[in-house]
Amino acid sequence: MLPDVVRLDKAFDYAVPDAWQADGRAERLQVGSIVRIRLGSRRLRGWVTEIGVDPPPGVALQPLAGLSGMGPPADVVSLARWAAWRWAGRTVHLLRAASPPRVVTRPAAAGAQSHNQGGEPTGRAVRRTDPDHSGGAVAAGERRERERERLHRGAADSMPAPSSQAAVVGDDSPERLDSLFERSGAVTVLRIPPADDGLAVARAAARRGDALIVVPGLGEARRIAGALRREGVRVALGFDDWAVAAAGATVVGTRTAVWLPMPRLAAVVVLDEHSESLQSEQAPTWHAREVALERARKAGAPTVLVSPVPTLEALADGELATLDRAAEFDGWSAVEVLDRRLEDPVRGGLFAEGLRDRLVAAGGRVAVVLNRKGRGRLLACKACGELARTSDGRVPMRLIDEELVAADGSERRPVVCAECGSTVLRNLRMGVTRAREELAALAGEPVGEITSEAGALASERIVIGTEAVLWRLPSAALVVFLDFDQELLAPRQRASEQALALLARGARLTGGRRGGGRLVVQTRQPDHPVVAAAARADPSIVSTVERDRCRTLDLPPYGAQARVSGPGAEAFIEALRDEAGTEVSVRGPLNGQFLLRSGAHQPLLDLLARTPRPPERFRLEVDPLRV
DNA sequence: CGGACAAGCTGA
DNA sequence: CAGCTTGTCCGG
Repeated sequence: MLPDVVRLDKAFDYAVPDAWQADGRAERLQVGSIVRIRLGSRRLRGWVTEIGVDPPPGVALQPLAGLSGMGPPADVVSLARWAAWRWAGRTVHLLRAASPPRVVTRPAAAGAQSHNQGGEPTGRAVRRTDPDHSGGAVAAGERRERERERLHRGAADSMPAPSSQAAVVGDDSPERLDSLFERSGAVTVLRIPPADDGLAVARAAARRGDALIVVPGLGEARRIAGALRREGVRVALGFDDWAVAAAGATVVGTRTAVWLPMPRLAAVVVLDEHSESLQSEQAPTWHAREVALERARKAGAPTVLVSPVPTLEALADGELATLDRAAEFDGWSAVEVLDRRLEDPVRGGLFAEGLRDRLVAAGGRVAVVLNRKGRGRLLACKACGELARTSDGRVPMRLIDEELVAADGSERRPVVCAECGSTVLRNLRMGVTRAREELAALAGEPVGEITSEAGALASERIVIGTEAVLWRLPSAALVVFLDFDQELLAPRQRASEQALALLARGARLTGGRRGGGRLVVQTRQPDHPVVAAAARADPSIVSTVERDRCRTLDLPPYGAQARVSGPGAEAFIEALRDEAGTEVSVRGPLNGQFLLRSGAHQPLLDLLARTPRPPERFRLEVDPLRV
């Protein structure tokens, strides 16, 4: 058995007391069971990892001190072991993640579901603060219809041909979706438009049998669980229903749901597989998509990874399938690009020419996004408006000691605009609060503010905030990205992918073209692939570019990387260096952090596993999302 | 990890 | 040499 002590990380053998045979406890004792033991002078809990082992010679076995209850079943214990290797963490962390929050002595009998049954009926899920839904639904519908007609007449809004081929599923009719789950062990990446909530895919999975349905947020989990339950599906919703899952059910939940017991796993679905909330932010930084895939692989269950903007990881794992072109196009929003280079560069503030008209014409709620938190400041030429960035255009440059220096240190040059040669640059940064005042003046009406901190939902028609507005508002007719260059030039390996995900989120908020939804993107890079991909409703434009880049540079998912930080980082790297060989490269320290890179996961992970850990604490993140 | 125990240092 | 710190080892 493995004691629940992280730093111990060692298994011990115990004897099953004779009395347990008589009272039935021996029968309930299984791999994964949670037991109590004495270790030295301590009383600890732990998990059974093996039964029927030969004790090492010369060791007098202690008896188990107690049986606490059910724990993760054997297949999940082995999954936890795999994940400990895959993310270079301790098995204990993952077994904790897989254990019931309260003692469970037996699986829940059929029908005996816990408190949170039913979920939220869709009718009640609509927030009353949304003016579009607080009554006048007919008027809103008409407004949208008019808007839609206007958009369809617009020449810029005709449907372009797709940029690459994928298997086309066609519509999301039950028959078509069922076909995705027919081959055991098959992995499909299903690209659906942002406005599609994926419920139809979840249904198809549940028709197959007990399905594991992973979603990014609790809200989505409740909604999908509620919908399935109303259709008569036996559903376990998250860890509160651990005992229900153990008896056999379709499991719906956030990332932790991948650790629930599923005795008859028949299908796996990950909705919004691009979402960053599917990865644990604490080490071990396990990713629910990858854990779900491994679990499905071991169980031979078909898997469908669903997203409007599939990640390179997903595309490397499975076959891409799309809905037909019209359906996908319809589920994205109309995108309007306001090119900030065209403005009077001397006067130019936060708002492009013409934004005011869009705000007034929106005919419903407007969400204005201004991402500012923890971002480096961008500089633009005062004369021509060109951004200060490296010669390849990827990395923004900042002013350090009278010199332009790339954010990643890769390039430096004198303070001269690359476009027009001017030597006068302007700072583009402005905070949300001031932006709100200026926006209110521009629009001629009050503007609300939403931040990630809890607070009342703004009641104003126009609302501004960080990207939190995209998560807090229930819907919007128009979403404006005031400073999309902050996203496009973010100093991260996967900035493009994440920027497109943000546009997809905005499109979802508007309900897509078919609901008259619109996005306005203010940028100095109107031809950027991310902008083109959203405008043409064709995410392949970005994934093709990004795939080639990551392949060339050996970045995930085509290579592996790990970040080591904290007080013990140096000692750990020291211990690792001798064995690193040629397959794993070590970079750093940079700001106290080291970056380990390898062309594949195996050499890096095996190296991490066999390197002894120093006593000082350090943080080890395998495949961190933001590098 | 945390306890046990040994070895090393200090002060009277 | 008691009293305390520091290091190493071990648990089943």
